[in-house]
Amino acid sequence: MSTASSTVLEPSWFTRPTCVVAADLVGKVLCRKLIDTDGTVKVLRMRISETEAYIGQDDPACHSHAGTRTARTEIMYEQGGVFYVYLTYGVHHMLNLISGAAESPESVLIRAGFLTEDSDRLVDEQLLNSDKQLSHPKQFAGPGKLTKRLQIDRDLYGKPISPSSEVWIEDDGCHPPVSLRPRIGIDYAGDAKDWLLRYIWTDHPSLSKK
DNA sequence: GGATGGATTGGCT
DNA sequence: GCCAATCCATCCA
Repeated sequence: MSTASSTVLEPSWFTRPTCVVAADLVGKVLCRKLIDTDGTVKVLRMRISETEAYIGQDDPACHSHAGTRTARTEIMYEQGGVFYVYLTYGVHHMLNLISGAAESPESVLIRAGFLTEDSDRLVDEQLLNSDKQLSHPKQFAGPGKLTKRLQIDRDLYGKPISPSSEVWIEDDGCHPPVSLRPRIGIDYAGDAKDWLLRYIWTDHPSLSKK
């Protein structure tokens, strides 16, 4: 495990091409600042093990396909470095990071991760106890489970990827092996369902199902 | 104003 | 493997 310094990724890091951002995010640390009921400040750190790229107007699976521009998708047209969160199936919040240039409506979906050892020390006893009831207490294999654990919802929509938003990304020098897979849950998207735009930490146990 | 269905998950057959 | 849960963005009238 890396020990030295972690650096906070600046919003400009996310303005690079979406597929590069999606691949580079595997192994990075998604940080979430939370205030406990007793007023204690905690930071959960979840290392990202799986992402998906949604690459804009020519991607049938992307919300901004064909240049669709609505109240919900408006944020995708921003320059990379802000959050796009939406509710799916009326149940689960999906966490996306807007990537690429302005007017290039692309994003990266965070699909899976696992809490770092650092988080174990910081998590309060109540949360630890609830985690222990899970079969894999530190692994969050699926985008809905991940946002639930990090208490992320649409309040984050449009905010910058920065500690000021209480959600940010750190790089501590971890470079895991990355493999490509087709994306999940987009069978409606024709040929695009087979595009290799899902990036996984090769053979990691915390990956989402399929 | 009404209908439709989804970048998912967990529970039951 | 099947299906309900449960909201709301989006589309159509």
